[in-house]
Amino acid sequence: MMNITIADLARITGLAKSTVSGVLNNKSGFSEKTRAKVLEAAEKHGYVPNEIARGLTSKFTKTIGLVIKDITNPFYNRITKGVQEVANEHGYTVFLCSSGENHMVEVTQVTAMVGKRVDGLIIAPLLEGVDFDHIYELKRKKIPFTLLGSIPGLTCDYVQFDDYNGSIQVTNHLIANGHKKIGFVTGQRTSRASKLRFQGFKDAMMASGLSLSEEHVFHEAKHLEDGVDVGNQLIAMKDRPTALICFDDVIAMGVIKACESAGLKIPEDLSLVGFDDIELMIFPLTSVSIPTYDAGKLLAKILFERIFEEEVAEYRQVTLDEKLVVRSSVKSLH
Amino acid sequence: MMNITIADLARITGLAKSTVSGVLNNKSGFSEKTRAKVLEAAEKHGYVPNEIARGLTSKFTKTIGLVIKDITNPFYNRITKGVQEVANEHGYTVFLCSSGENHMVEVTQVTAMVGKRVDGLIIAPLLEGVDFDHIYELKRKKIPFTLLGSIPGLTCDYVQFDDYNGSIQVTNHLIANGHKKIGFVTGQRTSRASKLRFQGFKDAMMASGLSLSEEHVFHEAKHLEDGVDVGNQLIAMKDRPTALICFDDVIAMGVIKACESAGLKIPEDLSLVGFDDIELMIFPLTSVSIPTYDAGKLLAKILFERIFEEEVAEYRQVTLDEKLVVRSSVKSLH
DNA sequence: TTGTAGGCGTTATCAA
DNA sequence: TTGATAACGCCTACAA
Repeated sequence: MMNITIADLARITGLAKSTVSGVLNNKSGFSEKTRAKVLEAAEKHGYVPNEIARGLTSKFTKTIGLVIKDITNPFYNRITKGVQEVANEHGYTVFLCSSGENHMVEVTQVTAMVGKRVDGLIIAPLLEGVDFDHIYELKRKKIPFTLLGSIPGLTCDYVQFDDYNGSIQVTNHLIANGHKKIGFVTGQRTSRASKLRFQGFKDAMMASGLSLSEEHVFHEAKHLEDGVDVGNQLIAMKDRPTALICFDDVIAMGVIKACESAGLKIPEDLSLVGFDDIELMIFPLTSVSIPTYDAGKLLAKILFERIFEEEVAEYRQVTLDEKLVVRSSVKSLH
Repeated sequence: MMNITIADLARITGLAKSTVSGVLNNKSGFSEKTRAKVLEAAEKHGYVPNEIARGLTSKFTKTIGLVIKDITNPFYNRITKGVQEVANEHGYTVFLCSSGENHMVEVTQVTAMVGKRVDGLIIAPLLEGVDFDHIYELKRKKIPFTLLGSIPGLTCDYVQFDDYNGSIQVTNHLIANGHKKIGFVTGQRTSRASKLRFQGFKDAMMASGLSLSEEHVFHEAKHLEDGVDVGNQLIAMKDRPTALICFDDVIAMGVIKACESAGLKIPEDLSLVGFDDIELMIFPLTSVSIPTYDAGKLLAKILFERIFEEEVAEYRQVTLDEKLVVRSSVKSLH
């Protein structure tokens, strides 16, 4: 069961622990003979340095933590992919926690990662209706972290998307196509993104003198199934909106699924748009593209700068643009 | 920067390190007064035990590693979700490595995880055309691990899918619907699943006295884009197959995408089937369903049994069934 | 060029 | 009921 240690190697080669350690760490000042002897023994016995013992002394565990909401969602797995790649480039391993939108899991896992002395954390926190004690604690402990999204009043590194503007863009696109009765499907209550998108939507409507009816807004959609529900409600509705904005493409997929099986045509009978512009979408859905993969890489890049920095640099606070990608899920009413 | 330690707590409370440690670990035999003093101090200073130091003594790091090929693929992120959930139930944290089908990354990351003394590993290894030294090394070191898929000649815990039979099922389904010219899109060369599915396909064809033409098999599709390529080739083809079996649903999506934009109708002009039965699929694709989420949970369950077991138990070797889900992407030629 | 000693934060053992 | 000490595996000084 036991992994071989430096002490074992020392015993085997008849050298001192420090000598073995020195050779293994490529320090200079050892004879070729000792060097060879150590390396050979290490190789032969499959020695893998105990990083965790090493981490005790050396300040770095070469590990970062990543906390997201749902690994199953393309939005988050693209971010994960970006983070992972940059981490690998730095020789780092990443702890993954998919909180499933459960705040307690998020807190527990962050604490566990702190316990495991990660060198830094990337967190896509639940941003609404929860407390941020675990995040503040990170700052207090001076543990490097960077956030996806910002927390009002917390000065730290973060990357966020301009959800408000993205939402204004789609909404205006619909309005420009003559839509007046526009519905909206919000995401999780704990999602800042959802709040901003909804706000952008309302503001854009208002700015065009359009009003929205309460029946046309659907709340708290999370999974594809919720989208199907919304679709079914829509189908059963007498006074249907002519267009619907979905919190994300996954929800939109659900709506499409429901509509297709009910014979409701998109965009003929209903115009539909979403957010994320996910790849796994064969339907020509007009969507707001979000640079998730790039964001993942950027989050990691910023985190590593913070981890390796000598003097405390300015906090990096980046807002990434969202871009409307027009396809053919919106009907022109003109 | 520094996290508070037990020694700090000892100094603060005026107690001995061992006393503090004892209280913190809920050992019996301490006065209520000491107990309270320690707990209060710990709380006040936000003490988080250094798991990595703890791991030095206690044999367990409460960490497992998970190595998959592509976190972006629904197949793997469902598995990841299952693993994650079971790990969390046990209070474990999981290291994630998405190798990107790169064998060197897989080997490097496994080694890194071993270095970090994970209590166990779940690996979905590249299974064809590569060496398994890193896996054998695990066994030699008696580090618990469970595999997704089996390695011939290696006795270990594993969970695998019956890809061969799944493939036979779809192929026969197509044949039963009167298809004779059936094409096939293989996955990565390093994928055992791909090999088995292809073999199942060929055997089923053979068993029905059907032959396959080389032009109708497309190799090494990996991403959605590759599916699009295949679709485009198909469109340009004179002697097109009447049906196409794709290595997975993502590839099938690509084919659908290509066909839709070229005006080729499915199933009217081409019957199409895939594997995985992914959720994010609005097209009514007939597909071979694979219990990925359950497999993830099972993999983790088996791993934890192995980690916590007292005596060495039998190796668990499970083959999970694949099940054909018929929708409407196959046209009946009768 | 190599060896000895001490420390990192924790737990376990044994003594007080 | 509490405290001192060693040990886990490694690294860094410093001494030989």
